[in-house]
Parts: sequence; structure tokens; C-alpha cells
Amino acid sequence: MPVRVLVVEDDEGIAWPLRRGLARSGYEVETVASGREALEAGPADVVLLDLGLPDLDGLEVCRRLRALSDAAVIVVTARGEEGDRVAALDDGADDYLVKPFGLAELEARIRAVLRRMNPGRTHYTVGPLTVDPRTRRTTVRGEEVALTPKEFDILECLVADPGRAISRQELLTRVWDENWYGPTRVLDVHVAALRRKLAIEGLIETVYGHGFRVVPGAEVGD
Amino acid sequence: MPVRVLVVEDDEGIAWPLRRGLARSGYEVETVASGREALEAGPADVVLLDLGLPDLDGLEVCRRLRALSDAAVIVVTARGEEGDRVAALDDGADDYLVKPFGLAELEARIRAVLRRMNPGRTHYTVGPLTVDPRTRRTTVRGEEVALTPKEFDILECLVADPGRAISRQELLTRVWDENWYGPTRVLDVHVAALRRKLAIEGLIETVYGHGFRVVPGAEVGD
DNA sequence: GGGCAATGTTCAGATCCGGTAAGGACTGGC
DNA sequence: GCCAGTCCTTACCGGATCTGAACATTGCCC
Repeated sequence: MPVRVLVVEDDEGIAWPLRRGLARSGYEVETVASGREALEAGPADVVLLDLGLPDLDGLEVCRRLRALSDAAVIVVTARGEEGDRVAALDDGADDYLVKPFGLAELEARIRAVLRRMNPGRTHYTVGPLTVDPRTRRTTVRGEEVALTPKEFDILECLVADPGRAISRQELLTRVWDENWYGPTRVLDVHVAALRRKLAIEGLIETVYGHGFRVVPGAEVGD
Repeated sequence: MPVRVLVVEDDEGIAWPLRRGLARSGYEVETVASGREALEAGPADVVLLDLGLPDLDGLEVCRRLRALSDAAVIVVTARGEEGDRVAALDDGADDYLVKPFGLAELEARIRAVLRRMNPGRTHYTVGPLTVDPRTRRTTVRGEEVALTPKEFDILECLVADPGRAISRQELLTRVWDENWYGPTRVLDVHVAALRRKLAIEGLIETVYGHGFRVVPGAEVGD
């Protein structure tokens, strides 16, 4: 899902290159030229807000935006006095950038606020399987499957990197202890239990002489 | 709970007034003068990181900090080229402030990142349960339930992230001491007391071999 | 196909884990 | 000191889980 950026800027000489540069980087950009339009625009992930708007006070727009959506607001303005910055930040802005600025920095700041907003991916999905390390729950076709701790840990290692063949040694050191020496048959037992419980034909593939891998395009079993 | 700020700065002429100003505003400030100390310091909510450190590369410290904690990192440095900013922001910094700067702006930026980190909620609600960390009161179906300090701390950890399976280790380190080694049965005792007092069937679920979790859709018990 | 090593399957005993109760230590108020 | 509340430890138990071994099967290589 592309990141949606709303540019609120009445100066076309700034709005146009901004739109162009952001779009080129893969953002979905919408541009409006007034505070009223900004408040009526579609949902956005990030709002670039110029404070010098023709109709409403910029800070008022900032407050209202924050009240009615969860979008990050980056204020972009020519006024750079400390008092202005403090006021904007305390009115809900997530960042404050003074014109003129480089596109590279703007995009880095967008990435920074987005990173803080979305605490990374919460769960993995491989075909009909979902694995959520946060809740330690596993579902197949929407039905929860009860896994034991070891089974879950093994599965998590595997689905975290679909398609990659993970060696027995790596699984043993990651799921069991840091350094493991003894028999490795215990791993097969748990993998067998996983295959039986998940019942997804071909999901966990054996890489002979090496380890296991989950197949991204696995089909539903019986 | 006060906000903990870690100041990483080797110039005492800057570190000292910073510490003083932040402390006066109610922050709990810890100051270190090297990257190594920064990585070994106690947990913090915000890290003010000077990039010109004597031992380690500042950006390396930034990456490592973000890898091992969830603290917000605000880079504070004299170097203000756009390339430096982009590099720092992409290495995990949440904000980038060029010296010299005003204390008011710094504090506004701290408030901004904290606001983005904590979705400004004053109390938690899970089904018929409400938990208010500010007043340390707990109610079930509107009736106040008297909890002991430990019980409250445990419950707060659990409801702060409903659905998440929180490990015994995490609970022990967050409610008890930073590093905990000994017997862990005390946790079970308190959880048992919580379950009995709250009397919400299925609210606190045991995640076998891992820890506990509160179930968002828990029903009212008898 | 034959030999061999790796893997799959099954199962019972060992081990681990969490619930619970009881008792003692500690603390702060009076 | 006494008391009530809180916290911690210990011990026991039932159940879930892990593991090692034995045997069956599969895949690789010649």
C-alpha cells in the first residue's frame, strides 16, 4: 500500500516540484492550496503543511488535522523563529522544516515519522498461514492453531524469511541454546508436529542435508 | 512516571546546562560522555545524541540504540549539512537538531516525539475493566477494585498492550528489578491474586512457556 | 538396484511449567 | 510492640511439553 502524502501549499512554484519529487519516490501525492481543502481532503499518512495559507490560520489547520485524523504533520514554512517552531510542535506538528530545504531531507524526515508511527510489521503471512510474534498466535485459514513454545519458535524462524533454506544448525541455536552440540533429531520431531498441526501440504519443505524452508506459494492441504 | 532523558554529550559546557534545563522541566536526566556509556546506560524514553563522540561513531551508536531499545533518538550536533541529516534520520534518528538551538525548541521536539510514541491515552479499557495509571485506580464494571502496588504494576504492563503475549522475563524486569535472576513463582502468585480480584473470566490468559496476555475480547465472569 | 546417510514417525519416560496453598518476613501506622 | 496488609519463598501436584531411542522411510550417489 503506497504512502499517501497530502501537500498543503498555495505557492505553485513550491507545490509542483514537491509533488513531482515525492511522486517519483513512490509516494501517492495529493495537493491542495488552502486550509479548508486540507481538512476536507481524503485520508493521508503524512501531511506537509505550509503555515502561510490564504484562508485559515496554519496552526488552526494543524490542530484540526490532528484532531480528526492520525496523520503525521510536517510543517513546512518560511518562518523559522524558535517561537514559531515551538508553537507548531505543541499544536500537534510532528516535525518542522524551514524553507528552503532539500527534497532528500524532507523524504528522510517523512521516513522517520512513518517509522515511528508504524512499529514495523506485526505478523507474517504465508498463504493461509499467519504467525504473529506479538501475540504468539498462529492461524490457518482464520482458525487458531495451538502450538507449543518450541513449535512456535521454530515456525517463527521459518516464516520470518519465506523461501530461505534455514539450516538445522541455525534453528537449533536460535530456538534452543546459543551453542548446541548434541543430537539434532529433536528438531525433526517438532517439525513433524508442526506439519501435522498446520496441515498445509508442502508448506514446510525439507532441504536435504541442510535444513528446512517454508514455501511462499504453499497450497491448502486436507 | 517521569520521562527519562539520556543526554550523550562529551562537552560539559553543553551537557550541564542541558541537564539543568531539562531537569527543571521535570525530566529525569542521565548524562554520559561517550558512546560506550550510552549503550550501557539504563532505559530511557528519549536519547539526545551528540554525533561527535570520542569513542564510537555517532551513527553507529544511533543504530545500536534503536536496535536494543525503543527510545526516541534526537540527534543534536554542530554538523548541519543535508547529507548528515539524511544519514542520521535513516539510521534511526527521530529528529535532528543543529547547534546552537534553544531549550524551548528542544523541549517542544521532545514533546512531539513523545506524543507520537505514546498515543496520549490516560487510561486503558479492556472490556469491563479500566486501568488508570495516573490515579492508579482500577475499576471493573464501574466498581473500584483495590489492588496492591505489585498487582497494579503487573496489570498495567498487561493492559498497556492488549493481546500481546508478554514474557515472564519482561514482566519481572519491568515490575521488579532491571535484572532478575531468581525464582519466578512470585509472579504467578500475583497473577492469581489479580485473576481472583478482577473476576473477569478469561481476561488474563497464560501463554504456556512464555508469559501472560490480556485478551481484548474478554467476557464478564461471575 | 544397492549402500548409506538423512529424515519421518511413533511413543513412553523425563522434564518443565504453572496453579495453588501455607507460612514467614517485612513494612508502616498506631 | 502490635497489627494489618503486602510480599516472598517453599512445596506439592497435575498436566503440558520435551526428548531420546527405536524403527520405518526417503533421498542421494554410485
